[in-house]
Amino acid sequence: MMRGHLDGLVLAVLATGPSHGYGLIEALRDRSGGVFDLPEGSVYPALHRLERAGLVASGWSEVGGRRRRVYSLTVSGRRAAEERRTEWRSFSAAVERVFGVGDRAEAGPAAGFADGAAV
Amino acid sequence: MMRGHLDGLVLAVLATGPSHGYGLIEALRDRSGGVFDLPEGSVYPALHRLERAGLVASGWSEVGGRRRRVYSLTVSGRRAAEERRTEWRSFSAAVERVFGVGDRAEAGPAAGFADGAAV
DNA sequence: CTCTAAGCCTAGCCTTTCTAGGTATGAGCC
DNA sequence: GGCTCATACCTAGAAAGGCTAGGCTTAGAG
Repeated sequence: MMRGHLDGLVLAVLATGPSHGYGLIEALRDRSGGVFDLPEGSVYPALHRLERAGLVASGWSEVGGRRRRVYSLTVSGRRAAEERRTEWRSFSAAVERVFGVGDRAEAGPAAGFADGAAV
Repeated sequence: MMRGHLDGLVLAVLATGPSHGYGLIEALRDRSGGVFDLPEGSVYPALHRLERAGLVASGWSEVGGRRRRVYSLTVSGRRAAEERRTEWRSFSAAVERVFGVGDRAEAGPAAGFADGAAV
């Protein structure tokens, strides 16, 4: 599950240049080192959502007899891409802090109820 | 929105010791530096979900005339906490790579259609 | 002719999260 | 006594996002 980060990632890819849906899937797979291998059923609706929100604009093109719908960031889309990246850094740092506390707790009390808890 | 990372974060907190729901909310707020301020309606269902899944176990305790439901990791919960952390690192690194590409693209082609795209 | 890759699409399901309500106790204040 | 606040639990239902699973077309290879 991409868990709500899909939009930000799509915007990030489009911030490096226009792309079509199928190419976007490949770009995400490549840039993520193979971690993100998204089904079309995730990406296409996301693009439509972003277009409805005015963050991307699309146009048709034809390459090698095949039609493509090419997406590009709008001005607010470019701004949104920046925002999403900032939000990600903040979110990521926060998660890291929470996980980080556990790094030192490996030698803590073993699983089970301490305290006044009774099972 | 916590976007699917809630379970991992809850498990991470419980990996440092047993806690009750209300205390968990405070722990997440504190450890995240105030970034995570979760409503009870998110945390309580999450705990119940984790208990149904066998990752945490609960017991009642009474402190200062108030009853508390104290949650603690089970053995598989402890394993799951580790897994979630590993998954997070991988996910986080992948997102970072995708966002990272854009770092250098700020001077790229301005927003708009390059290529053969027509609006 | 068949199969694969490139390309697009959507309906409906499932899961997670949040909103918005409810209940109860203890403590401090007037 | 009555008020409010912090502590502490709970759930129903809405909203949103992503995925499954289908469907469509053209080009090219075998």
